[in-house]
Amino acid sequence: MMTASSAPVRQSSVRAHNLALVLQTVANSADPISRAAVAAATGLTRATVSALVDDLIAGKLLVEVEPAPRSGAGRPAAGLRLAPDGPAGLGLEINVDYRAACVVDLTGRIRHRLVEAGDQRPVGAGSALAALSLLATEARRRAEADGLTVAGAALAVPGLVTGDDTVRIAPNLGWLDVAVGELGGLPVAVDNEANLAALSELGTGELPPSFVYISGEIGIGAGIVLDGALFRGVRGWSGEIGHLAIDPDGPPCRCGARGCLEQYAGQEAMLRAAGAATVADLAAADLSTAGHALGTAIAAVVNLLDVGTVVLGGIYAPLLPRLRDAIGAEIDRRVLTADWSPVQLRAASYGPDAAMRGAAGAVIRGVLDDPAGWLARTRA
Amino acid sequence: MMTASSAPVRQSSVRAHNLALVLQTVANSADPISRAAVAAATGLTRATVSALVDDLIAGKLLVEVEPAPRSGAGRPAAGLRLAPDGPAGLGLEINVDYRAACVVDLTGRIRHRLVEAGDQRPVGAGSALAALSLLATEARRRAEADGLTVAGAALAVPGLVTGDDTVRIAPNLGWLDVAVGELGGLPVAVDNEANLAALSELGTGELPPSFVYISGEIGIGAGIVLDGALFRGVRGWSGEIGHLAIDPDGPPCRCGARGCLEQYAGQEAMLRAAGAATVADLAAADLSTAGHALGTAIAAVVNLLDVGTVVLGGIYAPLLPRLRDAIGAEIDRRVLTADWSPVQLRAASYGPDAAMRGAAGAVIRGVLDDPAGWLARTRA
DNA sequence: CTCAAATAATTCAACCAATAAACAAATCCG
DNA sequence: CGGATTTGTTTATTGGTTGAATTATTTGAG
Repeated sequence: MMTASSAPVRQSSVRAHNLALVLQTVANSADPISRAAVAAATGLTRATVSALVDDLIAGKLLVEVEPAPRSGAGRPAAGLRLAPDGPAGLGLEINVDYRAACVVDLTGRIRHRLVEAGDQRPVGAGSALAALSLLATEARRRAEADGLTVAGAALAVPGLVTGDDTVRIAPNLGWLDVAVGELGGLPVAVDNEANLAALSELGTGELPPSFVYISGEIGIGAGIVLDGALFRGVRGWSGEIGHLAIDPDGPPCRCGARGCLEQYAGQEAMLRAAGAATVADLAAADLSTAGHALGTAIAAVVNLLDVGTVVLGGIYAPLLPRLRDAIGAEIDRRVLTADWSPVQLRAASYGPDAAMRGAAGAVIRGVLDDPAGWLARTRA
Repeated sequence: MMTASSAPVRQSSVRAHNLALVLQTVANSADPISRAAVAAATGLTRATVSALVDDLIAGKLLVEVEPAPRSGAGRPAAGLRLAPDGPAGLGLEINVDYRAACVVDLTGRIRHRLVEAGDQRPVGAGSALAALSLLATEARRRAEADGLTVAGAALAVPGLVTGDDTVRIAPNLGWLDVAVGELGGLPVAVDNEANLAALSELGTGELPPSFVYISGEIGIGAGIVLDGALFRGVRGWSGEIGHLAIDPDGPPCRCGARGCLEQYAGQEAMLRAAGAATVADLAAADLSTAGHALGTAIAAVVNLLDVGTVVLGGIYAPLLPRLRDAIGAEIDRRVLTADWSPVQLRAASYGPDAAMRGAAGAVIRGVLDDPAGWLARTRA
């Protein structure tokens, strides 16, 4: 009921917290940063920072680089940066028409990227996962050939996930209650693609700490980021906006209800309405119906969560210029607070790689959030 | 961007955290609890718990009570309970037709309660607040006569609040940009009534850590509790569900849009639809239109946030038996995950006092969450 | 009635991590 | 070249938890 997260704090937790603090201060700095600057930024002592940095360097999380071009008097600073050859994250994705794997290092750079196109639906969950496991193994092999250590793996799926490793239902893949287990010899954290894509957007550093990412694909999902952390809901099923009711008398939806958002702004509905064959054709179509529906849904999200920024991803990203007016009109009409602080609409920065990149990012974020755990692992 | 809340942790923070941990462990225990049991529950050492408890007793946050009826051998335990005569919270409320104040002690008991009925709209913000300040002073006087120390005050208003002390807009009071400042000689934290009512429900201890409280009054608002903490949104304007779109072609709303929830399930709409004069008359009316609208909105909330419990307060609480079927039908239709884990609908435990009680509760929760801060204040 | 067993709470030395202040290193500038 | 300046390290101190030993208070068995 109360908030003091019922775990005791021992001294070692202090160190764990401060290790994370130092590491993240370095991570958030655009340029290499000195120990002294970290101390100033965090409020810790230079002595403490030095001690912490020693640990982080020994654990291959930070590296010292050439002193930055100097100015003024004084001993030159040694620059600190995230280690490009330390732990890395393995990001995996299975979607309707491809499977993919990538390796992202601590600095956020994609080091390897493997994609296999092909319809995953007829294959079945077992074979699809077996093939993905091979892909994961290959990605891992390449990463280790580079001197990277794969710290973990995460998998993005278009569906509902429970308990971190079971796909409860993925309608568009035809999956039901699929336990993922290990892939490429690593335990895998499974999550919804919209959630992970939201994380990858967060990783750009160009967004406020709270926003909602809307993923437009065959289905429509939302990834909710509050205060810099993904909000998953009680069972991990937050962000299911595809079946928000837009019009109680609207067209029937395969979910059994009527007038769901997907019936107006889902990929298939948009193609049908525009008489278009491919997503590319939509760029020239009239999307006002979809836009108004999407705007109504976004207004609901903003009214409920009071987020100031909405990121549109998936097929919406390239179509945003044509959707913006209709969405904006609904927001202005339906969001009471829009007068005081307008809602920002943005297109996603990453294209189809967003979810996979977010999956890898989730792994490295785990290391960045708990470096002490990583250091303990490496020592063992 | 990252999560390690950019403050360094010094050793004293460890103590502050553990003080809160011990205090809350005692608070969450139904019966008096021994130091040894606290140690077992928290994972701290008995020695540490003893030292922390000494501080908490010295600061009038805990008291030792008679050993509980024993069983078995061994030295009898000294029971610990929250102090009934330590800090107390002053809860204030201004609503359309009354103003009120109450004093709640650490244990959650209402010690004093003052209500003045009367339409607050013609009075204007200034006079209403001045009158409330007198009420607050009187409540505080009575509390201190009991030996209580008023730790702070919070005010519930039916409107949007910014920056903890300014009412941006309260449509039903006719307030616009009202800065509250001090009342009864205390700085006041202002918050939305639905938020505070939600907190009071959380305080019952009978709810899961995540739920949504829906307040049905003239307007409709929601208080969102996630993981035991109120979720306020970026600017504190979360939970504005009164203007969720139910039907794009529905009746026009005073907000400028059409088919808002308030036009179906707001107090005035329900009275009009039922041809009733008072809220009491609704108990016998057909509320299916309101119920379906409410159910549609609740389905949206659940799809978005994945909360498993919805608490209905305000005028909805007594009407829940008549609303339940319609709400449930919409939830079943529109919430994909309802098959796996059904959404619980509950009536609120507290009646009209909920918001005021929650305001007082917010104050004592502040003490419970940061006992170290309170101890520092008392020593000064 | 006395003594062993059991449980509660306190005392005390050890330890861990951060701090503050002094010190060493490396550069700039007059 | 020498003082000023900034970075980074060393060392003694301090705050806070731990673990073991100690004291306190009861039940129950002989």
